Amino acid sequence: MSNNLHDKVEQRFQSVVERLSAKGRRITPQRLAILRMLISSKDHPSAEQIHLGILKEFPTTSLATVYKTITMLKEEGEVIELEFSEASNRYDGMKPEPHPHVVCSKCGVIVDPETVNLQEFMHRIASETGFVLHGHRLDFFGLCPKCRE
Amino acid sequence: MSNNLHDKVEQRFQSVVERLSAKGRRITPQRLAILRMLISSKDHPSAEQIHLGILKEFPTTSLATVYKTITMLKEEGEVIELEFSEASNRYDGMKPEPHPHVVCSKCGVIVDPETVNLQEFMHRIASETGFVLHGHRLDFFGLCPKCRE
DNA sequence: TTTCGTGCAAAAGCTTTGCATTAGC
DNA sequence: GCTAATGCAAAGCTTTTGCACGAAA
Repeated sequence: MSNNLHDKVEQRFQSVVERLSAKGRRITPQRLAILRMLISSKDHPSAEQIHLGILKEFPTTSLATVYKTITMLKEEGEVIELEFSEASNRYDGMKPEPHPHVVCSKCGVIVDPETVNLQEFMHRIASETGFVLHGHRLDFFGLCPKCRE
Repeated sequence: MSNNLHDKVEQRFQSVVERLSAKGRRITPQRLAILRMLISSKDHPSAEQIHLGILKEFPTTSLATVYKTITMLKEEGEVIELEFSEASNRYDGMKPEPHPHVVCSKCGVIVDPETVNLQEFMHRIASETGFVLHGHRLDFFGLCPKCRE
């Protein structure tokens, strides 16, 4: 059912709020709204997109608060950041562990392909370079079906 | 021999200069110096590091020229850019096609592991998402041997 | 009541741009 | 001689910070 996704979102939302609360983070309306957007958006929004979305509900929310909240959520491991230097960074609060992304070079849409197993690579590269690895970023760039006309 | 690497650098340097020239790009002392740094650095320098390196030889070179030259070299496909939003972007002129990088989260050193084959992933993901893929970025993050104390 | 979060404005940092000057070709 | 590249300063953008005010616990 289509309720499946909604239930999943709601479940994650509740559990994140509990963890934040347990760690002494204050629960504010702005934080709840930002968190909800981050968890329910499957399109990897930017800080500004989140801000615009929040303004409908809380018209006085500042962009600074959005950034501060995202920073806090990154610290808590509830959100991951996809860095872009030419464009705004994008955020994933649905699946906050490193995973592959497919990015359209034209419209900027970001989708999650089915998980690709990188464990083998991680191990091989760790032993080869002497690094202790604790994360990765794998992005594929191309044109999405819509942008191919 | 240690001349092996030097020869390779020199060979690539010459061939890039030829291609630029053939495409009507003007060959200036600044461009040659920037290109040489980009090709001979195996440590993936930032624009500012390149600028500092160039200043010894050409003390009046501006940072703007460095950026403009890098942009031109990206257009020509002779350099790839590794984007970081928190820090400066880093550049690879030695191997200007997408490939994995291993990034130290502490000191920022970037090394190239032996090539990992991603073709299988690319094909699987292309057919799964409907994207036409033309590049990728794969970064592993961790601590380099030195930064582990 | 105490402390943390919010919101405004200003700052910071990297990169780009406008424009006059210089130099390739 | 034409045109593109350089170099300086200023602008542009995203993100961060300082600080006074307000709200959570």
